[in-house]
Amino acid sequence: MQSGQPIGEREREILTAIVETFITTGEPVGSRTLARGNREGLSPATIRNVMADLADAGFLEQPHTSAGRVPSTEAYRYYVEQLTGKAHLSQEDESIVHESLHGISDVQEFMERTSHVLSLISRNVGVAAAIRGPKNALEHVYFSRLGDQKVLAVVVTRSGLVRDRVLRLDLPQSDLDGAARFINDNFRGWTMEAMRSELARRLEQERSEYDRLMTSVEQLYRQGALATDDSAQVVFVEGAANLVAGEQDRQRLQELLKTLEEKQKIVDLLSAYLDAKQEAVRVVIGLDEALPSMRNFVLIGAPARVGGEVMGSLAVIGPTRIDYQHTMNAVSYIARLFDKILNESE
Amino acid sequence: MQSGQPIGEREREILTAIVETFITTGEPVGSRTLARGNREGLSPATIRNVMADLADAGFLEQPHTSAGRVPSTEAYRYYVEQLTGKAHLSQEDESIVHESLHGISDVQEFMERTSHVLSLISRNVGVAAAIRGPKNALEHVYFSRLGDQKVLAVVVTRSGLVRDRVLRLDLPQSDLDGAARFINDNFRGWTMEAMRSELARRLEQERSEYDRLMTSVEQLYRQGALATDDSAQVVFVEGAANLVAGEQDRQRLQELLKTLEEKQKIVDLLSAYLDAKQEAVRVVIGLDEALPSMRNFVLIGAPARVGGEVMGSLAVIGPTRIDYQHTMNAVSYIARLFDKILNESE
DNA sequence: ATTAGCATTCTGGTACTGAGAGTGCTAATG
DNA sequence: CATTAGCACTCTCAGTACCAGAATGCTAAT
Repeated sequence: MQSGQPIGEREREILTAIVETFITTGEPVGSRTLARGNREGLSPATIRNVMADLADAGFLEQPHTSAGRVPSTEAYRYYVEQLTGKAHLSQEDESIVHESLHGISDVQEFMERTSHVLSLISRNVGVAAAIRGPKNALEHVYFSRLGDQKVLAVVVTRSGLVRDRVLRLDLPQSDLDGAARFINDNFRGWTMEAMRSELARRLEQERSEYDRLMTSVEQLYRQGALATDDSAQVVFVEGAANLVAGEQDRQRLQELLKTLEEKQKIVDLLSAYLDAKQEAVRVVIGLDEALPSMRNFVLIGAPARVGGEVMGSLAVIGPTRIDYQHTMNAVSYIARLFDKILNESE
Repeated sequence: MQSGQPIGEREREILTAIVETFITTGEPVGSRTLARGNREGLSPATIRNVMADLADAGFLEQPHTSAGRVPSTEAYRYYVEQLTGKAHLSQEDESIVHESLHGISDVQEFMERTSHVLSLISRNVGVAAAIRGPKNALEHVYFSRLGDQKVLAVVVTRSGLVRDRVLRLDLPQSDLDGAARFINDNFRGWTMEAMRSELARRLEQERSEYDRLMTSVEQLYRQGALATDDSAQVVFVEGAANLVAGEQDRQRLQELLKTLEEKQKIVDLLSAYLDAKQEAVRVVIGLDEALPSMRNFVLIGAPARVGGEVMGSLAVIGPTRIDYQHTMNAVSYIARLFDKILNESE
């Protein structure tokens, strides 16, 4: 067999067994060990043959000549694909989740707790991000003069996300109030994106007939009061400490932790792999394409929705040797819970 | 000499030399190495005698019989105490700091960047926290109806810190506006603490003559719209990855990282050791009294002031084997900068 | 008060060994 | 013809022994 369809029934079963035992033991798995836990009672020799085939097809790798086999990236992909996986979360995990998340009403807090819960029950890195992008719907804005030349700008989106900025700007409170009223009256419910471009258009068009109001609005606009820089995404990453046990190479461990501290990279990762269209949990194997330091790491994530609208993403990041089924269950469970909790009171 | 005053001039010099070479090399330092870099040309034997004395006095420890000596906690304390230390930050470091912090106008952003900068130039863990406690002066509050039963409450303090909460509450916007106006008119400039107790008093007293206004105020109050739970302190911790290189024991490394993720503990640490009264940089050696996982770690921190008022704390957390002078310079430099930057535009 | 000298102690790296696990191949088997 | 037993071979890993190197503490000399 030469890297074509490898999928005989027997091959499938053996590959699955290899992946699973490797996940639990962490050691290269040999034909012997495999033969023991095999219900059809195949001999090690037979298994060796199959393993040789699987290796040819690119599913297995050998650390060195006389060691057992280790699943390749492809093997994990295949394994995850054929995971039927309607299993439920354990009673214990469920209660952990509920304990941590009960009584939460806003997105930000949910995300914060969720990253923690995910890291707890997956024993890996939990990630939760709230989108604060141009697609969010504006609920309202609010400006307040702070000190001599400073203005506080608060933008609230329909989803309950709050973004506040301090701008250097010298306008009296009355002008600020006027500007806020203008924006709220005209643009409540618009997406940030649409609001910005329409505002820009009007400012351009009505330039000739500028009045005091429009001048304040323009100043606020120029100072970025309404910007939607998603560099300021709200993202929580927790459980980095869990990686210490799993990664032997200190050099790599350090790079890994450093990467996890760079929130922007994590946001990019999420937005690269979790798109709005996907329905359920997605497993991305081989993160090194995006982040070199993440070789041998996977992302198990799902979009966080309320109603149909995507409000953010939940994910677990861990080594390829992760408990896929369990983690997928956890992520999907919390994603559903997100919808439920934030829906019930809207 | 038996653990009394150890401070002969020679002892002092040798102890300092030991601490310094241990800090740079990380290895137990022996009499020979010390004799080499010694300007008075003392012989190893002499030094050995002195070292024996210092060991008796509790300043040095011996990993095992025939190894060099390692400074004890006491030794570090002594070393730091006699650090004259008016040295300046290197040109390079200064420019890193300015590049990262220029153009910042609010406390929160300053803290966020500062923790990063501190971790960069100290190559350890940078910590920055903004106090959001009962002593903060209220600038104003602001309530806004969100969804069906939800209210967004925004509290802005004079220092520009913003705290937003989503409450479950069903009041029309007009009532919310009334309540906000009432609070702003009556309590602007009060400390949160004073405001809360006065408000509680009035609510109690005027219970009989409750009107619509006071009812809304009371509801908001009860729902915690004005709470000052400092559990919600703003604290940024960065550079945990830097610890990987320094800590050999994986078990300990993991505990360490876990501790750093528990923001509450970090806040406690800061508030336990950095008090408002202190003027300059403080070095705390022996964090294990507060946090067992922090054995052999030190805190080098300073309060962050604007004018006279304390707005938060800056600190570096690192192993006892840290470059004290350099780190102290960095912390103190940034603390002064904090005052300067946030003062200039108020 | 210092220092030279010396026996002694302990660590850390290198080299070697044997046990154990696994492989691939060939030949036997049902 | 698919499966398996047998076997020679390979590679790792843990244990042991060993030696060089670095420090020490003490005694005696300066």
